[in-house]
Amino acid sequence: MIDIERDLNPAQYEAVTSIHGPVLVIAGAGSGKTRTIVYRLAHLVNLGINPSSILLLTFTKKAAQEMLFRAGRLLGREVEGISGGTFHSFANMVLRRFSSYLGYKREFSIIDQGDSQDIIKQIKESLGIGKGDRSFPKKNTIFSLISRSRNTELSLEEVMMEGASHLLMYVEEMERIYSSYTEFKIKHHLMDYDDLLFNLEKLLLEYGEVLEWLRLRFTYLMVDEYQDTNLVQGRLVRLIGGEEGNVMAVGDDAQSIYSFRGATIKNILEFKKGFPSTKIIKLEQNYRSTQPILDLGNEILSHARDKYEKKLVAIRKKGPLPQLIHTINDRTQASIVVNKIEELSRTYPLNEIAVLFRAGYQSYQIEMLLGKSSIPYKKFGGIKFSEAAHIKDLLAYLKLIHNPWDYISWQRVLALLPGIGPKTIKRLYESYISDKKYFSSRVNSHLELKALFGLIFTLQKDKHPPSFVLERVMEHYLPIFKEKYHDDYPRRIPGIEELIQISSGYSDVEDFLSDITLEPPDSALQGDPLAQYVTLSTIHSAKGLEWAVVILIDMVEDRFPSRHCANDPHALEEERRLFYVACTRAKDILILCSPRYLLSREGDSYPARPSIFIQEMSPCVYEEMEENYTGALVPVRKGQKSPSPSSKAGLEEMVGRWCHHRIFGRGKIIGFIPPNKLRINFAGFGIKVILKEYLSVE
DNA sequence: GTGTAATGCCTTTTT
DNA sequence: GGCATTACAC
Repeated sequence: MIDIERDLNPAQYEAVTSIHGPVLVIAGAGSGKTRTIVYRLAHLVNLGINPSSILLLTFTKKAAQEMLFRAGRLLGREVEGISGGTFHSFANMVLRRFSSYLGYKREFSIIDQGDSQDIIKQIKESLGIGKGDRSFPKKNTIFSLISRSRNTELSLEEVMMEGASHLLMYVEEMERIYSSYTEFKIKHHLMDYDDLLFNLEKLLLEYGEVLEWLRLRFTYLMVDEYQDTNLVQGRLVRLIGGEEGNVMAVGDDAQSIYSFRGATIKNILEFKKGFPSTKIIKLEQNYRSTQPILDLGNEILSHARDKYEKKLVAIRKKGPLPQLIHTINDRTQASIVVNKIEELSRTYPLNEIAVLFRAGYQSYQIEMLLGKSSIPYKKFGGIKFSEAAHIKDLLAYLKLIHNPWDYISWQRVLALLPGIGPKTIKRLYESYISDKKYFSSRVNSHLELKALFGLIFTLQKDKHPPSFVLERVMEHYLPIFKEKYHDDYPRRIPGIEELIQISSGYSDVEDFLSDITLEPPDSALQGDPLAQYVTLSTIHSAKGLEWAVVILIDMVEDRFPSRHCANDPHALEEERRLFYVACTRAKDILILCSPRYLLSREGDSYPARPSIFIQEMSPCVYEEMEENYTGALVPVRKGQKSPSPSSKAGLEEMVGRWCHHRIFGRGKIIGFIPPNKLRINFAGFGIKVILKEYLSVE
């Protein structure tokens, strides 16, 4: 049986046992937040509280499942009946049930960001807005402004004034696109991610009986990652929980990294306003990282503009200093990282090693090298499995079968057929939902159309499990697929197999479609849980996780902090918190890499400055190393300014001298190719053109 | 109306 | 290497 008093520290114990009334837990990084939630779940069940009256809202479905699993392990039996998931999946569940109250079909489709952008593109075209104007914002800029406006609950104009003032001259057009977008979704029974939340709120405000039903059903509400909730999510918690409700919110204001999605720490700071009798509990003991790693984390926060009063204290006092490694460029960074992984994998299992980065593309070079060296890895973040074009194609068939008003899916599916373009699709759709005259004549005279609709109508007649539907759809899609992706299609087949695999776990197309858009599976194939692999992840996707070894790459200006927030102080603060989140994922070893040069796509290299976060950091909290031209790591003496990357004068004078290259060995410099390459004659390899940074001149 | 090739532009994070 | 736009052929 569990002994919460023995297993928990006093603050955690208090959080676990305060089960009546509202509680706000401020949980610093590594302070046993998950542990606290898990114990609280187990504690509630142990007290005899009906599990089905507990609702656990987390940031991802995976997080919820993990917590429920651990609570079960603690109790020594499976906990059944606890509802857990994301705000969005919860909203979806309620809205399916009461969709008709808001005028939606029960079969409404959930659209992802790509779908939303497609809709916006079409609206732009059909309204003739921005035609021929190259400076008119692109579909994804328009979408992100609209979504930002909804999430922050500011007008489009206000959002644009803050973050896109150069586009202000288009406010009026943007507003027209916005309202057409809203109409379009309603007309075709579509909801985007934001609609799920706002429609749930609307439902609860307009239909007291639904709210009452929810309140009676869920008498214990727990919300994780509260710093990353937005305004409407905050109001939903208040609505469902009620002023005096048994609500526990857990969060850390220092780890708020989703303000681009409208998340606001106001929800934490003003929690007491919504719940006046709140008890506030702070968890400040860090169990995860060693003191040197935590010192670096605290150092990061000390430069934050809004100072956080908390200073985490480590339980584990001893450990190596974090390392800062200056590599020659981002390509050599990749090989140094892979070497480090090989070296460390002798001490740590691969599952305890992670490489983190700001944006998905930054890991490409490392992925290639890992592939070559056959070290298994999984990548998290970046483009998602369900965003791949061929997966979207397949899902569009299912959506169209399930929700025949889903015009976006009509377009996707019909455009795959030869001789069918946007105009025909529009006429077909309009005729289909009204008189069906043009529809039947056109379909009957077009072989492929006839086959397609034969299939769709057959599958619509009865309810089939998604795997069956997918199988039938594949028969139709396979030749199109091979044609569309000609030489590249074998690479995409594993994705289809995975989709079929996932679908086999569902008996209902509706659930399958909702889940796959709300909780896209990780791009890596989900294998056995015991598999050993290195984790490559965006920092955002690494939230809440931990590894013994964390390697953070590309700590250079324009990459981290992202150049996108160069002149926005709030965005810069968020990047700083992101850096904090990244570093506090490490338990034992933290390595920061900062290349001195970056290679552009064309292959030329340009100098990069170390990230502002590195520059402002006190040198006491890390040990500094650099890669020399032979590829070895040597310590940088403190106080000594590292050589400026712009000192590339005198390349011409090197002609005639000898130099050394890591792979090709010794060679004679026989020419200079401006601005930064040399032509070298290597013994045994012949003449090569090499970037200057790869060479050490004798 | 549809399909294709050529051009110039930008490239974050996620439910 | 993708995406939007344009021009041009069928």
